[in-house]
Amino acid sequence: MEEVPLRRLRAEAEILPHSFYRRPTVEVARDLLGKVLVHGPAAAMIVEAEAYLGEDDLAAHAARGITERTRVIFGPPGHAYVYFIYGMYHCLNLVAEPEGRAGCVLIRAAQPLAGIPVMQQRRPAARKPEQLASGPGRLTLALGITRALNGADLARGPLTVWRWAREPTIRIKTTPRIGISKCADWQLRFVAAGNPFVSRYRETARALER
DNA sequence: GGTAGGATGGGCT
DNA sequence: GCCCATCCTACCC
Repeated sequence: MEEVPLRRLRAEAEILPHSFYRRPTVEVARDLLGKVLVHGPAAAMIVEAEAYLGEDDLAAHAARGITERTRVIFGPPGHAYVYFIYGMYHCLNLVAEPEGRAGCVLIRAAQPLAGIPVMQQRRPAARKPEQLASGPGRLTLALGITRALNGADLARGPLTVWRWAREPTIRIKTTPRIGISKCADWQLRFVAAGNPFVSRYRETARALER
């Protein structure tokens, strides 16, 4: 896989402003495909994301209202919501919607662009580059994202999201969200069609054939 | 190619 | 005490 030097990436990109996120969650989720997550030496292009809505979306943490954990989701857009799950992993969400309204986007998979050797060190179980960040837990491991970043401003860093001038054209496929039981038929998962860096690649490809 | 089971701890009732 | 927006290994075709 070809590594894109971070220096070149920076010269050809700009950080997404808060206004990008201050929109309906589904719009933000779809538009995040192709954007680049950058944390330290590691950069990866988002290829899979899921929308989690407000009180009607029983699969969303925000459905229970404002608690110590969920308060970030109700806060200003363009911030990170990171939570700890299954006693072992972290999941990264980007907060959308105007302040006071719940909505966030779970980043489920990304295609590594820079800092690939670092990601390989952090993800020894990955057999192929395609598996380095092909799942929400894998992605946070590869990028070194933990709860320390919960509430962080995505326009200030250290975790930022970039619009790359060389962003490829992406055909978006829509499917149900993964790993939930409530609202299981809601079509809120968005994937870059045919991209091998998505989670459950074969399963996704099969499901989309029909 | 496929899947069953276990690891592990925080949030919430 | 139960659930959970997961992942990996072992094991079986």
